[in-house]
Amino acid sequence: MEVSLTEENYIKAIFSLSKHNPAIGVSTNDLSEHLNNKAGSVTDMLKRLAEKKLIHYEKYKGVFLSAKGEKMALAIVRKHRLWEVFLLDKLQFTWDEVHDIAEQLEHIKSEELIERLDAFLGHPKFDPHGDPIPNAKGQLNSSKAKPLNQFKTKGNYVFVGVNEHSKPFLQHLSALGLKIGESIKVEEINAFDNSFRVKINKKESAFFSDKVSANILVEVKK
Amino acid sequence: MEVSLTEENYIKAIFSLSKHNPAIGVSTNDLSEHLNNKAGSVTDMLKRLAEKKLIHYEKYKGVFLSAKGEKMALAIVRKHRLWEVFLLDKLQFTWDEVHDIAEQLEHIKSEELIERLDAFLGHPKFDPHGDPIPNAKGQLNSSKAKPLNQFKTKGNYVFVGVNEHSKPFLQHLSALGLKIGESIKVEEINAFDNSFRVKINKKESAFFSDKVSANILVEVKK
DNA sequence: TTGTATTTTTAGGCTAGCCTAAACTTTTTT
DNA sequence: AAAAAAGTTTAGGCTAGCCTAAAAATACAA
Repeated sequence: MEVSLTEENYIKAIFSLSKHNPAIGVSTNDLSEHLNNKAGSVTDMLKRLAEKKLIHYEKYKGVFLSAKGEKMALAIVRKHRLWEVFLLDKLQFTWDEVHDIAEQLEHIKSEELIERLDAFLGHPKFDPHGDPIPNAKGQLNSSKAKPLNQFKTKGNYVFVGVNEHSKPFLQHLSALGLKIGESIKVEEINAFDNSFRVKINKKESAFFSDKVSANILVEVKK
Repeated sequence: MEVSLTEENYIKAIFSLSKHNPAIGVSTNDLSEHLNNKAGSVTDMLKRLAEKKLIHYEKYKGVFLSAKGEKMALAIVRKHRLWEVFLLDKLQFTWDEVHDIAEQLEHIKSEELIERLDAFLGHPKFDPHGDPIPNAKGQLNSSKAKPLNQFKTKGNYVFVGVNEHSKPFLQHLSALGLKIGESIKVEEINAFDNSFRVKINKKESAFFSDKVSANILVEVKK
């Protein structure tokens, strides 16, 4: 089935708005505001998307993604986030410059491209915000692990994985003496630059910049 | 000025067709065939492009790119060829898989992106076909240098530069004892895999795979 | 040079995706 | 529960980019 760029943007908007409150459908007005066009235009499009079975739509009742629509949304999110990783990690863009470009790149159509890009980037599990990247089947990482920099409270964490596989980064970690399964105690979070002072395995004190903690996946230690 | 994806494709088509015979304008029929749509649709679009001053168009007389249109065409070609290099060098696509994807990527709008991509790829001067990549100002490499694999005849060449700057490649060259300015004598070209048997500086014999000769820029020795 | 074939343009129509304004539902207020 | 407000849909219109068919211009051949 051929889906236009515009349709993809609607699917993405419905996906992202439906997260605010998954119980109720996304309203026409919210979509109209989010997409910067008028409510009447939204209604037009919702009818077309419903015909394509991408959404469940009932007049005046708001709209939900169908299973098919959800799958499509996740594929778009996957592409968006992978391209973001590419732009930041490989092309040294800064966070604020990246969004508009990724919005364009996410619509490039090629399964093969995105799988190769994923491999090229080292199969990252989270984008540079710490948002999870859906896998090729559209599944979001279900573990409770998140990049360390997503946590805002001191306390004890367990190091369960990395989000970047480059040699320099892995070398940095081993220089710090950090191995999978070890515990990290966050002793201080610097609000200004989001850097972390930590104690690894109750021994050495170390210092993680935001860039480092963005790539260290941890779970809260129970 | 905002140019649509469709308009960009017309500009590109005019650019490429006008090379067959730069003296006469590109005909409506040729464009219609090249773009897979009908002659009447082409006429429509030519009027619009003429209004935007991207082409010189006179009824029944064929069409030429204006300076502005030419600049735009070269920018698109630059993007297309840089993305091709990316897909082949970084994502290990094979030649035949690349075209459709590059056709999409060439329309991504961001100056900054393309300059960073160029730097990331090591400022290649030729794409993997050996077609020259216009620089950021839209100028094509004017020297007579071309990648070695573009030459189909035995004889003497001078090594004037490289088309790829990765460490492994440069190390390979220095292992071969090849330095800028030295001469390369092609003794045999293997038609099957386009590999070259050469003599460097009249001394050692060496063997260049297509991938190596694609990245060695030479001029014919006079 | 005059008739025929080819090429190009014009005219009228269609769809996707947007708009405005009016009509209709639903929700909120009194 | 009726009136007012807010939200949504419908109806009619617009543009970009395509189509077909007919008309006009150009090129070719006798």
